[in-house]
Amino acid sequence: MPELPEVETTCRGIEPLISNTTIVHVVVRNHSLRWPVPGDISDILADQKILRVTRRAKYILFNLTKGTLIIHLGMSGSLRILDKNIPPAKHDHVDIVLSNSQTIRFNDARRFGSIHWTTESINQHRLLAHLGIEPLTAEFDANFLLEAIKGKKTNIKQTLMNHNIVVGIGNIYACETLFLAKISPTREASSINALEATKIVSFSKATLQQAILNGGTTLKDFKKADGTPGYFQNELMVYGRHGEKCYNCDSSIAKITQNQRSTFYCESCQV
DNA sequence: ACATTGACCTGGGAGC
DNA sequence: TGCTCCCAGGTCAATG
Repeated sequence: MPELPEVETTCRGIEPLISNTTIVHVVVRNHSLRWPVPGDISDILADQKILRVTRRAKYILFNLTKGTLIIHLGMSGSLRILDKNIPPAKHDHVDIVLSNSQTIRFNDARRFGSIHWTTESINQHRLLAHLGIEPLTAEFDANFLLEAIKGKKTNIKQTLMNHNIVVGIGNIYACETLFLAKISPTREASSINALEATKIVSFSKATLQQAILNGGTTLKDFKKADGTPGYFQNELMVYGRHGEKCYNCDSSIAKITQNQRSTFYCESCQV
């Protein structure tokens, strides 16, 4: 479910509520996530203080006294801060119980999310080491993109979603970015010229930032830390709008399949 | 080195 | 109402 804006929304929502609290213990009701939850996670985390909550790609990083707790929300995951006495509901797999009598509750229907512990630098963690650059930094510019797509014969949409290049852009925001840039998702990546690269970069930043301001996109499962949904779904230009009229011309939005994912776009506006 | 495909898992909606 | 089939904000591993 969550792309960069939803993960960022989660981080911003929980950090003020839990920073400088101490973990008392961890309750794991289901170890079987995308990767097994470490069996000794409660022993490891007990008595550690939460210093900061940050984000790298779609990973949430809890900066603790002795290392980093890494959480990925997968497709359907969410984190909420609740009173520890509220009984767990279906798919509430993990509780990180805090000294202030609250709990960080991890819910994930599809269990594609994961929880990791590391004492090494996060750039060295095997799941994070290969990640590309952050889209909302100055490093992500037209020159970088042009260099990255050189010789790439895959389509531009999949390239935007390739997290070895640039992280955080998933299916929704790749579609939205290409609509705003008026570029067809089916274009071969290497065919993108300098002007088009500039548009892709600036519109991807704009749409991600706008989504963060709106608390992310809630299609189904996504909840902010306080349990309320995001609102960016009301501002989507093409995602999920197949058959409806393009906001920019008279044709209707098409839905095609690329690399086993749905793509939504306007065949006449996007060339 | 690159590109494509399968796998993981549950729930909701469409269609019969 | 109930069944089956298809689809879904991700991404790693195996295959070509």
